[in-house]
Amino acid sequence: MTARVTMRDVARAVGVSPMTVSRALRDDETVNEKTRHKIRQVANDLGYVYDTTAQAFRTQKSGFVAVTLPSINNANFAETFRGLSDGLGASGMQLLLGSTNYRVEKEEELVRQLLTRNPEAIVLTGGHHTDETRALLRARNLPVVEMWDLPTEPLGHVIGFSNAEAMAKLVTHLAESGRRRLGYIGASDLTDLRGAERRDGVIAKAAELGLPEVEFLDAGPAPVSMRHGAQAVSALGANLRSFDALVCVSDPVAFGVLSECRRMGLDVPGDIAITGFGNFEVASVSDPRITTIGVTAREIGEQVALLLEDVFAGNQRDGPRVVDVGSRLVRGETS
Amino acid sequence: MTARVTMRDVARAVGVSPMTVSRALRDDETVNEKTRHKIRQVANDLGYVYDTTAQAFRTQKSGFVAVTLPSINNANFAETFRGLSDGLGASGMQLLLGSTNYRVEKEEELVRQLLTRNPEAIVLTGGHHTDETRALLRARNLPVVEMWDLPTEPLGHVIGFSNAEAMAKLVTHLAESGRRRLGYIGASDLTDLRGAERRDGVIAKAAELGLPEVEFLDAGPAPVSMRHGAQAVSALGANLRSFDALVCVSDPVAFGVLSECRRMGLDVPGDIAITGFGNFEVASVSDPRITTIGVTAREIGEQVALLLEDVFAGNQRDGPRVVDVGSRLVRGETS
DNA sequence: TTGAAAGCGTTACCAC
DNA sequence: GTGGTAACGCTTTCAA
Repeated sequence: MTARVTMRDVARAVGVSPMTVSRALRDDETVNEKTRHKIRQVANDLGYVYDTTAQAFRTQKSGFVAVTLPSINNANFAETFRGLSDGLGASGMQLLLGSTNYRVEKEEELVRQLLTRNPEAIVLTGGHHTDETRALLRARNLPVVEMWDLPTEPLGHVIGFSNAEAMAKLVTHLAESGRRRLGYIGASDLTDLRGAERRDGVIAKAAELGLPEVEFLDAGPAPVSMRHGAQAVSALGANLRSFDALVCVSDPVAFGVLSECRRMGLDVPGDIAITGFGNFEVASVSDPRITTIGVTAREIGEQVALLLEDVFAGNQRDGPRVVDVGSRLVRGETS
Repeated sequence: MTARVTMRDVARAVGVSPMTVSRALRDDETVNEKTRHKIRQVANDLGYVYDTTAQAFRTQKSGFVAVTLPSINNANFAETFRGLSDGLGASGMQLLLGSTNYRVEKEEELVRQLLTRNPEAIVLTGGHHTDETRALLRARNLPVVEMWDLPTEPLGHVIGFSNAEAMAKLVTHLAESGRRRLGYIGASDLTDLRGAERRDGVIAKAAELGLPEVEFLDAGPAPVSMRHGAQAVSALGANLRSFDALVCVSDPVAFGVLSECRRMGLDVPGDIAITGFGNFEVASVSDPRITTIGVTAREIGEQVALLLEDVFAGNQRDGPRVVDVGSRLVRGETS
């Protein structure tokens, strides 16, 4: 167990000061080129490894960007993370990831934990947070980005879209195709706030269009996925026939609903229409293809990355930026 | 731009030394209970946030565990990550995640980057690495865990299973059900080494059982998913009829294959059998359910977490541990 | 039960 | 071009 090789050791070996080593390793032009070369070589020979922890400590810059996702096991969020990760790669920032399991209390705990690492910015999924979380973030002078939502009271920058508006597009489309008896299938409790926004959007638009009241079909606590959609349908049994359209909180749920409907002998979309959300791969590959809302998951991540680069470069002085990336109806064969 | 609140500030406010604050916040029993309480409260009031960077610097322990995944957008790897994350939560370790996009060169770059953060252990997915990666890891005296494979030359601990053996189970099952003309659908190039292992496993077992030579159907470069499976099938056209079973590298690919076969009017499993890998949710929800290989994705992560806890606690002195978590045939309705 | 001193490895700042 | 000094916030160690 040999002691760690530090700049001091390199400096001694070369016969310069640690300061010069520090400069040389950062390719500081003011250091004599030959010295620089020598230092690099000796550092290599000695097996010197740069200590990022010490740097982060000294400069008070961690090189981290903290990110919270509701779930890592969700193709949309994973794509956003990839877009963010790839986009931020150039600036040398590293992502510190945590998942909230769709709970604002978990988010608070997570934010607290992430903040101890001194991130240089924090990216939150969604616009709903506990008061404590908001206070924690305000206390720091930290760039904050909320994504995947258009919060009414943003904490900082926003790159998202309106879930209610997206659902309105679906409901309008269904109504125009003659559907009237809508059911909404989503997570049961109020933990999935984004899901609740979608539900409320459906209810509001249906009311506006004069459709009968939308029935809420409980698929269990968040996160809900394929199997929960299937279970919700099989729990309905013969009551299924009282609907002519099922609006689902996400594509995986819609796929479960679709499979179960077919197992039960229903014709989709003849007997019943089904819609999803998110334009997951399964929506476009399944037979029939699922009507859904296209969101630019990867682009959201990329845009956040671009925004953060501006922030880090000091090019974002004119207050928080709010970007609505929008969403679009993707017509499939289930409606 | 207020300055950061440190232990010093808390100490001053309470009227004790920073040392006592440090102890109190770590719930050191030797600190008077009342003092401890007071300190916690004042810390809260002042909005004090513990500085892990400083701790990491002082103690020379980063509190990080580095993890590489081929892709974050893969339900299996995401589950493994969750298992690892949840399992490691108690020990206070934070995961530092990076994805390799199924390329060993990218893995090397990633490992290099992750190592600058002084992780206390590193977890790699798969058993294939560049020589440089191996050298980098050997040079450090760092616990290494390889998962999702049983490498022939492990770098350290292993928690995985044999991909070839798993495929052998599938091929045996297909042969026993009277299938003979097998096609294998997977990623084209050699970058997805785990996929290549699966293919070789299929070919070997088929040969052993005296089946005709297995044909390789190229689904494009890794990562391949639903749409690639569908495309591979539609590219086959009428040649599809020359197979009576299609073995796919993963469930998403199998689902794409299944959908496209049905679009083309084939009866599954009447005309053709389809198998996947990984027991993804889509396999058990789709209609018909897809025959697949069940792997304990989440459990792999949990086991890695348990192993690492042992390592950190010093209870893992007797050489590297190698665990074969195995895999099992999950019969669906596509075979 | 509490505190003082020292130091982890790096870099900002100034001096030469 | 180069170097000395001090400091980032915490914890180990020893002393009281």
